[in-house]
Amino acid sequence: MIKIILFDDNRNICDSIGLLFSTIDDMILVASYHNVEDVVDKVRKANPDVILMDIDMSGITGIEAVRRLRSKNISIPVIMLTGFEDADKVFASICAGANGYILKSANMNELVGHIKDVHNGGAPMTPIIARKVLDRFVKLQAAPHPEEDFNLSKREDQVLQLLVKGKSYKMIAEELNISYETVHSHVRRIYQKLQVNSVSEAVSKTLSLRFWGTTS
Amino acid sequence: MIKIILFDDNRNICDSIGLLFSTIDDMILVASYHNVEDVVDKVRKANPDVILMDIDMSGITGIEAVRRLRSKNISIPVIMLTGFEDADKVFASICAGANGYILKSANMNELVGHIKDVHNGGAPMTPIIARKVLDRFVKLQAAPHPEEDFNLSKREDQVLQLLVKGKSYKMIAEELNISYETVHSHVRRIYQKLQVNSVSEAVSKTLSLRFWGTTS
DNA sequence: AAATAATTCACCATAATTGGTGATTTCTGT
DNA sequence: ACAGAAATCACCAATTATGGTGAATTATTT
Repeated sequence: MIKIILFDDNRNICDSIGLLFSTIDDMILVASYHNVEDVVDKVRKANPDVILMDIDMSGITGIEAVRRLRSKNISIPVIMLTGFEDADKVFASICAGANGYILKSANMNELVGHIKDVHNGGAPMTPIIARKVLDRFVKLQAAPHPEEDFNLSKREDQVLQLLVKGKSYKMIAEELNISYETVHSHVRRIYQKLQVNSVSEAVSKTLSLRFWGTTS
Repeated sequence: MIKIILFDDNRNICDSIGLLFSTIDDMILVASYHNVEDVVDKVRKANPDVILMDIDMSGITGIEAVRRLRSKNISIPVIMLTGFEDADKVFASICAGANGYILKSANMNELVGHIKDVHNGGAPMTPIIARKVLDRFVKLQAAPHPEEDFNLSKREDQVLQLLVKGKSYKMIAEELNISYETVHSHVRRIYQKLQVNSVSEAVSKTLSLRFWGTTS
């Protein structure tokens, strides 16, 4: 038997969800609230297996509620009910520690499946939401080479990549089969182009760019 | 009518998927291949609406195939067929630009739904895969300090953060109001704990960890 | 063919980092 | 109160990095 608690300030939603669970054998709605005042206490008292949470309530939002639960080390899975697919709110929920993201408009049969999913450690979400998450994920991962951004030559880029790996001038010289002084030359020009004056700055700038697409 | 092309080196899978589409009215399997040689040409010729791609084939992998398609600006949605839920391969696929991620073991009815999903711009994935993506997503946003991972003390972490910013020992000493030699001491212990022996390595390790959640 | 950029190398001097050893004081948990 | 960790500082020696200047050779582009 999966115990469920619901937070949603829309009475209609609450009613229809209540109705739903009355027809499901292995799930039970143990409590439902129209706001998230004292959410931590309420959840502790009800001790549910899954929490359904409206993403956007008047007063304290569902996002903030999740944050509060997680900050108290309450790791009960939370499914966010999104009124429409608001990407920013979903991302905020993800960072707050919510588990699943579904549309209120989703039909109720799906909701039952989603509850089983989070109960099994999954993160159910609609494909459109997933697409948005992936788009942002890819943006974060995309690793632009500084070559393009700073007009580094091929060789300069090679040297920079080795500096990033923590190699010394001497090691780079060996690896590229050029003299120490040539490495020195390349590094000088790299520093000029990157507007830095130490390896650490160069590495930092390179990796920051690679990771976040910006150096600021 | 949704035109579908399949790449999978497992003959059984190919057969069962072929069988599936013969029973679906509005979908048609226009071609299927057991490898991804000349994937770009094959896709251009078949001009499908959706591509089904085994994530891990002998020779050129499905991941590489997606990369090649995307590099030629072919943006036809791709659903990756994952043998088991290998997180790293899924992440690689995401970065390569694939759209959906489903288990080969998923029953075929689901596959039909997933094809409709990607065809509508969504990114269908199993809840478990979604969970893993979200976990990594949160890690990216949360930028963990290496303090926890390497047992750095408070002061050591401060020093490391300044090294990451490209500061010299002297600058760090000024900023923290301690002597140059103290900075030197901290750096020594940091190197020992991070198992490195230069700033660039330390910076690299720190930023890699911050971003990927791993240093390998 | 000429101009420009890229790659290569060298010498010099100064500054910064790295590693070793040792030691004192302050903080923290028991 | 005591043990152990954290933070502080110092001296020494060797290595490495940085910045300046200059220059030759090879590619690339116009």
